[in-house]
Amino acid sequence: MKNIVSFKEAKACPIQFVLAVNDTLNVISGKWKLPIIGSLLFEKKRFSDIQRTIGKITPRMLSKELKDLEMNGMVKRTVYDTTPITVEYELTESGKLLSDVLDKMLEWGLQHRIATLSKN
Amino acid sequence: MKNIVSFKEAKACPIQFVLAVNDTLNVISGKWKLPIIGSLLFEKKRFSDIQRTIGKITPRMLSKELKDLEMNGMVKRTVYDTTPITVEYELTESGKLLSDVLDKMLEWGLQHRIATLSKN
DNA sequence: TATACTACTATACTAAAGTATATCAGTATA
DNA sequence: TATACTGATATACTTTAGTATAGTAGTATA
Repeated sequence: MKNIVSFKEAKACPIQFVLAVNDTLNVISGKWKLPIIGSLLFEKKRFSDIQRTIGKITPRMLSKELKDLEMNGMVKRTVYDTTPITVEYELTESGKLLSDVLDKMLEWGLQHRIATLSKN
Repeated sequence: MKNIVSFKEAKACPIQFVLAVNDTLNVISGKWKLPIIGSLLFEKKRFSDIQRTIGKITPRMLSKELKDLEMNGMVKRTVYDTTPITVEYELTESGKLLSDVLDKMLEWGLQHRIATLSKN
């Protein structure tokens, strides 16, 4: 069982800090998590919609990654009793909040590219 | 060659957004990158110091990951002509700025844990 | 009757990531 | 002469991640 740590505590202890940041990293790591989250950021989608927007992902991986994301509280899965059956995937509130993190990552990534380019 | 994209452009196009965020993610992904960066956040260290503070990392992995981080402009490597030779590793300016991203990840991770715990 | 749609699952494989263990060169100390 | 220190590298292995390809159930349409 994980113990709950405050921001202050995590910042003060390098080991706690790395562990806590790693929890977030694990939610978005792997080849397909980010494309899936990205495709759900602006609208909920069905299985085949996500597959179409991402393109080269296999149904096996999409299914597996969606399960992971659901288990981690990032994605909500809703089954509709239509014929044929339809299933909708959407980001949870917490999942939507991840965009703040992604924006920061984007911002840093862009400045980092400029910083490293100027060194060559 | 990667094309340079502004924050606005990346935010406007989901594909560019995912690609740019992924650049950042690649810099910190893998089992050991975060522990290494964490151990260098507050002070420069030598190879064996990093190995000691992380504990169970093998020299093969530490060597490989430090090379990756150096290539990505995250870490600066300085060799001192002592006997025996000493080598110091420190974060670059850009590497230090990553702590802003890590703080955001920490913040989100903590709120996410609370959000998902309350759902059970 | 054959085909297509939905959202997947099964099996077998390849590729990437990480581990374990031993070893290197050069110098200094016991 | 043997041992230890520095910062690694070499080889072989296991484990995890991802791919390829085919197939499932239930219903609807041509």
